Amino acid sequence: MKRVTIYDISEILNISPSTVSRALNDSPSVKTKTKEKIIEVAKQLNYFHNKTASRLKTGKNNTVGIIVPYINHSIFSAIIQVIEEILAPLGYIILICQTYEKTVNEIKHIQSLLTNQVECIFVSVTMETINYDHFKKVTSAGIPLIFFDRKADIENVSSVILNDFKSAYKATEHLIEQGCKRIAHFKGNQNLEIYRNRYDGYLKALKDYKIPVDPDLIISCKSSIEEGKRAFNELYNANISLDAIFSPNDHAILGAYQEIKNYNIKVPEEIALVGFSNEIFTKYIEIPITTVFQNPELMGTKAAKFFLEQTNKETTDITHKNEIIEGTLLVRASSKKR
Amino acid sequence: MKRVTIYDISEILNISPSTVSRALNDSPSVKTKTKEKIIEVAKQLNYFHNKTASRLKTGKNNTVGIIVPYINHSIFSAIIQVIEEILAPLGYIILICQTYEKTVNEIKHIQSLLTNQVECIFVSVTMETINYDHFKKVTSAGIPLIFFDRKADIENVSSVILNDFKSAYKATEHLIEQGCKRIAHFKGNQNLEIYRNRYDGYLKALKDYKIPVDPDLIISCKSSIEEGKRAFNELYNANISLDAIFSPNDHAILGAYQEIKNYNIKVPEEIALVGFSNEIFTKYIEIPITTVFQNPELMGTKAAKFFLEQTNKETTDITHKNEIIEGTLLVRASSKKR
DNA sequence: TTGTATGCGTTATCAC
DNA sequence: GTGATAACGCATACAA
Repeated sequence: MKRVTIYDISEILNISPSTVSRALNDSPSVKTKTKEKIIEVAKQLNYFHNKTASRLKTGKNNTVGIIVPYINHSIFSAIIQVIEEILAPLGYIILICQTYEKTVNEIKHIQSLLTNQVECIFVSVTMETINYDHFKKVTSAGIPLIFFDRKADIENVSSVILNDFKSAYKATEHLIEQGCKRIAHFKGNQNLEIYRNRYDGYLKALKDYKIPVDPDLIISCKSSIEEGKRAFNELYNANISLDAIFSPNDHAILGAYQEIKNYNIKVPEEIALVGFSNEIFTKYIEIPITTVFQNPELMGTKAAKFFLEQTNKETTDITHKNEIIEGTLLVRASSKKR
Repeated sequence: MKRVTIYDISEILNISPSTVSRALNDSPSVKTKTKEKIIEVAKQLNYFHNKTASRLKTGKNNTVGIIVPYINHSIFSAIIQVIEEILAPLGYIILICQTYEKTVNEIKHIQSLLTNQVECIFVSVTMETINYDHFKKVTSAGIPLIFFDRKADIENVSSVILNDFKSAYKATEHLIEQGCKRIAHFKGNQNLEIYRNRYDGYLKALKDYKIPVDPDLIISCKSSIEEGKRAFNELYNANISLDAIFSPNDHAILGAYQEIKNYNIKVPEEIALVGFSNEIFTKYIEIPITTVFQNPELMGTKAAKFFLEQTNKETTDITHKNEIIEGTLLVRASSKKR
């Protein structure tokens, strides 16, 4: 099937292609009468604007990319939604990419977004990523790079992240205030700044409240239900006494909860639980799980604003912004001892 | 910042742009030596391929669009993932669009995908949609339109949907086998074929088992937690006796469950519950909820295959396929009376 | 194996 | 108000 172009319209009406183009772009310098005729014929021919050609000509692409680990994790889908709500009305197309926490996918997506000439790339980096060369390619091409939630430590980028340290501190402090003294931590991948900060927040709270740090209570654990099960079982089988777990993600704490239930251990009386991210299931589980709300709406809004500020600026020297927003501890049954 | 083009490379090396183009496309008709030189310079200049230009020239866009109500609903995120896994390795870019169940968004996205010259559009239609003109635009432009899970009843399209009737029948039958006789139904929006079919499956099972249909037990209810709460409360406040609820979606049954718990009614002893879609929370809730698994992986695979078959075919006359796949009832505690 | 010429569909810059 | 022309960056038919 042959594509309908402005030439087809111009031939039918004996009007030049430029006028057709102007009319379809609703240019004020075209007579209303001719405009109407043109639009009428366009409709009849089932014409639609070829953005590819227009992009090539204008150099304006009106496309941005968003790269996240998983689109169905509550924080990411919420952030995508907000960015969409802000940019779509301005005519932007949003390319959503998933890495599934694999650096190879991240590299591929960056490459693909660059060849697609996007105007901005929003990224929440993979847990795996330690080399940042692919990100540097973006900035050195002069394309704004904006990190959200998880950032890479490189120059010339903007970022919106959570105060993970303080949020983790508050979570741990809360457990301490409930009377917990043997608080285990599911230590996340330390490649990731967020997990380093959450770990540090945990340590600092213990220190401030003069609770000794016991290495036995700190166990490496990835963000998945299975890993949470494994981690808890390791503690359990090693006969390590504990009265609370602070996990830097909700999936692992859910896994732990499943096992705790299997062993008929009481939550929160015997073991109190705190997670991180406010995944939907934390609210609807038998014993709702205390968790940290990361305010994804605010994060997404700020990220989108950063892009708009940069792109609307006439000057070439871009100012990069780094914003840290505060998390909110949602205290639920899993940690309320009193 | 000026864009680097193949002309920049060609000037530096005193080689024609066509050779540069060929080299970058790894054409076998370029000497390895020149190829290496070209790639080297391209890297130095931080050149990246301009897909916009290439698309315009070749007419090959390598882009498909997927339109879903919500990206974070389990069935949709799973389907997106599969389609991605199949098409990305073949070089396709996937434009993911969310309608949030609004027809206006659906229309906008279709329009946008058409102007973006996508090669195929995969759609799961909105609950609201009753007019199909925007879909007809797609087919009349000669672009393959493939429905999954929820389809619109128009010509020249392919589709992969669930056997909703049979799945609902099995769900209801299961409740009957558990001894339930007063089975309520949260009747979904009847615009949508899936909800009509699930309703019909419910009715047919009652009929086959000679259980009278009581209109009092059938209550209209949208797919949300709040709506589920409202629906249950209406039944409860009207003093309508019931021993089971079959909801054609998981969100409403979760809402109902919350209220049931508030009233201290026992699940499944006093009221048995069955939902639909296998949302993640149905598994991890206090009393895991029986639900229908829709096999999204299979759905996505079939949909992607349909597209590939159509697009690889030389002939212009396209054969449209309509496939119905079977659901699986996942029996869990919420309905096991014996 | 490489170079020349042309066009994809649009829009911007002139000119009229 | 409208028309002619060139150009965006690339790929390809054809020539050499």
